[in-house]
Amino acid sequence: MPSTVRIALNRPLRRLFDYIVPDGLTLEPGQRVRIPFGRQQAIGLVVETDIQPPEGITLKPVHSELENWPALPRETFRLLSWASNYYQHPLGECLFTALPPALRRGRPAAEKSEDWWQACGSSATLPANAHKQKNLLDWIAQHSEGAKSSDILKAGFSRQQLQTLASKELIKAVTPARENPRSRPGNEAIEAPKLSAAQLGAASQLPLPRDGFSASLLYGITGSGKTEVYLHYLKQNLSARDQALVLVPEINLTPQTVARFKHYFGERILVWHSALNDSERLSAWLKIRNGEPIILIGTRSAVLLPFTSLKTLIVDEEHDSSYKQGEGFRYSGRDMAVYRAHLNHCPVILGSATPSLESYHNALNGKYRLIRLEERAGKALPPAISLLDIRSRPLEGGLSRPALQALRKTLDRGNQALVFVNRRGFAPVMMCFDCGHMVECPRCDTRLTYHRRDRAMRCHHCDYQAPATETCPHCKSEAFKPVGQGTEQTEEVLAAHFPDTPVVRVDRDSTQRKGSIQSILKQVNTGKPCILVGTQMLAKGHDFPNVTLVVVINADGGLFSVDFRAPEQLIQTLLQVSGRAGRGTKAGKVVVQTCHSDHPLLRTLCHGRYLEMADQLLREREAGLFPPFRAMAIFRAEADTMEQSLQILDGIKPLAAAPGIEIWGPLPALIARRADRHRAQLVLNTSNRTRLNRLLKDICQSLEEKRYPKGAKWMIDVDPQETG
DNA sequence: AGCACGCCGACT
DNA sequence: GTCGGCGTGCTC
Repeated sequence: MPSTVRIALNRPLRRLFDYIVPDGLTLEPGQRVRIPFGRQQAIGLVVETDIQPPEGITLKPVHSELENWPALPRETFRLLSWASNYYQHPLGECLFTALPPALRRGRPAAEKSEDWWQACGSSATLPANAHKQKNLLDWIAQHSEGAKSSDILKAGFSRQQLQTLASKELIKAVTPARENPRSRPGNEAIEAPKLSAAQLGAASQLPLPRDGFSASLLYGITGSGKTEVYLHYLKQNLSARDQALVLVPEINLTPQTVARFKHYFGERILVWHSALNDSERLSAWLKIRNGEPIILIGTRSAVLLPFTSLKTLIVDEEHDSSYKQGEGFRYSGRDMAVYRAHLNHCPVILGSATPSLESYHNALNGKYRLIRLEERAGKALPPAISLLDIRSRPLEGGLSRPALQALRKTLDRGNQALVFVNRRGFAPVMMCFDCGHMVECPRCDTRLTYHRRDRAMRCHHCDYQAPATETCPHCKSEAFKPVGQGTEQTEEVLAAHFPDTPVVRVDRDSTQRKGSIQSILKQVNTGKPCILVGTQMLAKGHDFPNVTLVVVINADGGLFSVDFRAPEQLIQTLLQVSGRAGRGTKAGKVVVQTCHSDHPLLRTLCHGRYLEMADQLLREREAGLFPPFRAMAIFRAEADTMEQSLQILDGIKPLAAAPGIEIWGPLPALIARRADRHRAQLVLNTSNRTRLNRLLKDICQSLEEKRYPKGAKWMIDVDPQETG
C-alpha cells in the first residue's frame, strides 16, 4: 500500500491536493516537492503525511523532492498554519510567503556558489599566438587554491577566455570547501551598554529565555532609551548559539539603528526589509534556516523566517500600524510574533512609548507583563505640552502668530525647532472661489493635492498626476486658490519668515528627491539653529538633541473621524512627535494648534501621561463595543461598479447571520472609488472570537464556490487596522 | 493562479 | 473560411 501525502500549492485555493509518495521517498511536513498539477508541473509544500487516500480520485505520484529536509521547520510551519486559519487566508499562499522568491519558483535551496578555477594543464599545449589565454592560465596557476571568477574578470580577462581554457581542459572548476558557520563573531569583547537605574529596573523585570514563553509590554516614554534595554537584554541573555528577532517598522530600520546593533553584536546582525533583492533574500533566509546564531533586525515579514533556535523576540514600536499587512495575506507581524514566542517557548518583548490599546488591554488583564520605564535617559525632562486655540486667529502657512513667535524665540536662543504637518504637498485642495469647483482625481473619490514645486496635481491614493493650472479648469476664473496646508506651503512660509535660518522639509517627496533621509538630517546634527518641517516621517525614532520646540500645525484631523482607531492614532502621533522635543539637556516645549482646545482628549494630552489617555480610550472602546473588547472582521468587496460590490456583500450578509454576531453594512468604503475600483465593506463584530473564526471559515469556504462578474473580488480582513 | 476548452465577431 | 476574444471549469 503506497503512502499518501497532502500538499499545498501557491494558488489562491482554499483546498489541498493529495499525491502518492513514490517508493524510496520519505516526506515530512514543510518539505518542498515537485508535483504534476493539471498539465503543468508545480512546486508544492507537504502539509500532512500518511493521510487516508480519498475515494473516487485517482492520485498522481509526487514527481520528486527538492531537498530531503523541510524548507519550513516545525515551528514556522505551525505558525503559518495557525495564521492561515486565524486570518482565513489560503494555507498554500501563507506557506509560500514564508519562502524567498527563488525557492517559490523551485530554485535550489543553496547560495549561488561562485565558480572557482584551478589550473590543471600546461600552457605548452596552447597555440603560440594565444597570448591572452596563456596569460590567463598563468594567472590562474599562481593561485594554487583556485581563483574566483569575479576576481578573474576584475583582472581584465573575459568570460569567453575562461570558457575556452575550460573546454581545452587546461583549467577545471572546483568547489571551495565552505564551512557552515554555526558561530559568528558577536563582538563578545564589547560589554552590554551601561543602563541608568530606571533602565536597569525595567531590564531586571524582563523574563529570561530559559523561563519559557512570556509576553511583556515595555512601556517606555519617548527618550527613555528602550533600545539600550533591548541591547542590554540580548547581550546578557542570548547565548552564542541562539537566534533573536527584532521587529521594527520599515521607517525605523535606518543605518544608525543597524550600526548601533552591529556595535554590540558585530557579524551576528542581519537585516531583512523590503529593499532586499532576490539573492539577498535567499542568502539571509538560508542563514536563518541553517541555524546560524543571527540577531535579525527586520520588518513585518521577518516574523515568517525559518528560525531554528529562536530564543527572544522583540517588537519595537509595537503600536505601529505598519505591522498589519494591508492586502493579500493580511497578518499582523506583531501578533504573529507573540504566537511565535508561544510556539518557541521563549519571551517576546513589545516596546512602545504609546502602546496599542490591544497590547495595553492585554497588560491590564494579566496576559502581558507591564513594565514601565517612565524616565528619560540622561538629564532630559519630558516636554511641556500646551494647546493653542486657533479659532479666529489669522494663519500663515497654517501657523498662528503665537506659534511664529515661539519659533522666533527658539531660534534666537540658538536652538532648533520642528513643525509637524500631517500632509505632504503644498495644499490638499485647489478650489475656485468663483464657481466652487474643486479639482478631483478622475479615478478616485478624492481631491488632488497641489504640488507647487513640481507644478503638478497629484492623487495620493493612485498614481494619477496632471499639470497644475493657473486658473480654474472649470470656469477659467483666476480666483483659483489652494485651500489647507501641506508641508511645502509651511516650508515656504517659514523660509520667508526666517530668511537667515535653514528650513528643512522632511516628507516622502523631499527624501525621494534628495536621496536618503540621512543626508537631510546631517544638517540637523550640526546642531545649528534650523527649522524642520515634516510629516509622520519626523515623528519616529529620531534623536534631535537640539530641538527644543515642536509645533503641531493642526491636531484636529483625528478628533471626529468615523474610524474608531482615529483618536488612538492621533494621540500616538502627537506624543511621538512631541517626544522629539528636549531630548538633550535642554527642556522641550510642544505647541499644539487646535480649534478644539476644550476637547477632553487633548486636555489629557497636556499632562503627557499616555496611559491615562489609553485608560480613557479603552473605556470608550468598551462602551462602543469595539476591539479589544470585541473581535472584528471585515468582508471587503471591490468591482467595476458599486452595485456589484454591494451585491457581493449582500450575498454574504445572510451567511453571517448568527446569534451573537453583529453585522454592520454593507456600506461603501470611506473612499468609495479608488483607481476606478468601487469598494464596499461588511463589518462583523462579536464577543466570541472562536465562534467568529468558525463562522468565517464556513463563509469563505462557500464563497469560494461562488462565481462573480469578471472584475469583482471579495476579501476578508480579520482584526482590521483600517475600518474606513 | 494558470491553463484548456468552447463558442461568437472581424480579418487574410 | 480562420484567429482570437474572454466566460467557464478544473487542477489530487
